[in-house]
Amino acid sequence: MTQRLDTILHGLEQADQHDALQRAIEALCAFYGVDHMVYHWVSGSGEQYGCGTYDDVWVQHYIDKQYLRVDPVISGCYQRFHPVDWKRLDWSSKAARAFQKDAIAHGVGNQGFSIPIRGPNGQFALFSLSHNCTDDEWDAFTETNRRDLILVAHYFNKKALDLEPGRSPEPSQPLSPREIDAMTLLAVGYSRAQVAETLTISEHTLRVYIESARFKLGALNTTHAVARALARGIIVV
Amino acid sequence: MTQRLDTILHGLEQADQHDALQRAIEALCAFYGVDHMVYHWVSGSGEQYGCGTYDDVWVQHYIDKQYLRVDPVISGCYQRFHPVDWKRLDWSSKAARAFQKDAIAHGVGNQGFSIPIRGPNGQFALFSLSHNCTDDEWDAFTETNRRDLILVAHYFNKKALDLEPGRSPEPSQPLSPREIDAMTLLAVGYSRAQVAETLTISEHTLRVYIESARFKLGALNTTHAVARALARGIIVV
DNA sequence: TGCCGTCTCACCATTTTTGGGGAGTTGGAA
DNA sequence: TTCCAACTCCCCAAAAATGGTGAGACGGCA
Repeated sequence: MTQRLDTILHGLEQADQHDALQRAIEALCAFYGVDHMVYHWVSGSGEQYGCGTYDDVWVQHYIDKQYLRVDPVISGCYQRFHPVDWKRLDWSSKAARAFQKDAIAHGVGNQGFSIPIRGPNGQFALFSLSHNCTDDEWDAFTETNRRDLILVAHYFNKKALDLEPGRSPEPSQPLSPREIDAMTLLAVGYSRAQVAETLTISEHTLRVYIESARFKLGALNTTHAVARALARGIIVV
Repeated sequence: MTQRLDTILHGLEQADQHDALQRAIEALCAFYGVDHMVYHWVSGSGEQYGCGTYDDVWVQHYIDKQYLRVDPVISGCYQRFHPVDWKRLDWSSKAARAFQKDAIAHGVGNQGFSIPIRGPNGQFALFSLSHNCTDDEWDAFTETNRRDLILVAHYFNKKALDLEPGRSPEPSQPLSPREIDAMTLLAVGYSRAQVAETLTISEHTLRVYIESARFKLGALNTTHAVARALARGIIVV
């Protein structure tokens, strides 16, 4: 079994096109005997890239309805490091339940398991499995295969990064220490006046930092700059 | 061999204290027969947390000298997703070579291998191995064990996050769809006027959304609200 | 030595955002 | 039915942010 996984991972490493990723995920799906498997890269400005076994209709529906904004799998994984069973996510909001119903109606299984993956420059992706079965069966399956799946997710993301270099945000010029200070304090809610006072510099000086940070980040305004700095992991709140 | 790894990972999952992590890393080091292994969490504000088999003198020296800013392993891994051999990093700067010399003088091996790890909220950590041997020996070793080591790194980081819950964001009231739209558009750089136009609502209405989102997120101003929404995964940019 | 990036400070006018009010509709939940 | 949350709209004045332009000092690097 582990031997087989090695073979699959090795094959994945050889993949040189999007098509190869798609074939690999279909092979994996069959190998593990689950209904669906999907790799979903959530990239900047709500653009998405991925491959998997979901019905095209569902994928398009997901995009059209902007379910990205509602999907508890996305927000739940975004806040987690370790893989998570969909049962353990927060489905309490009305929008989430409506989404869930819609998903099941489109062939997504009642069970699910997702692995968050993060790369440089704030890259974020998910590797998800979905299936129709009982809770006990699903728990047993995920317990057994979790480690292998983490590796699979890692290699899928590696390949996706290799094959789609344009999708990751251009690595921006690094910010200077003062610029990072400024961005960080703005991100925790300080006004410009407070930031200037905290850094014991004049507000005029502070403005220079903010502007230069904005320029380096290619941001249109302060809020945008802070959002980009956060998304790229340049600052941490 | 794989059986042994499972046992070690399982033991790691049971760890409930920093000490247990330290013992686990020592056991792993002995298991793989490498000179050093270290888990190193690099937090945003320059604080550091970790465990490993490096000499305490070297660790303190590293901190005192602020080698964090010079270390090519740090900057190299920060820009990569996949594990990397230290030989493949950029050691060309003068500071980097001085650092390397100092490191070897303090018992760090001539070979090294590091795995970048990223968690929520821009968390970043490294899992590194260091050894004294020839290039060929090291290449063979890393080739053989890379996948296992990725998993080990993952589980170390999971434990570190569990044991140091310093930055798990408190859950807040969910935002309404319109509030999410507003926050998202602000995060991608739109001005209030543009957001209002995009959502085809009056700017006054938009303000109500922003204010209520700010209230729900406990934010002091719009930038803060967007930063929190991003950090909590409520919006994705 | 000269260049470059960082850090520091200043003034102007304009645009944008914010904080304080109030008010009507809809659709789902109790 | 009643209530509440979400959605929509409006006014006014104060506070904050922005855009443009300019300049001196320091340290590292070639």
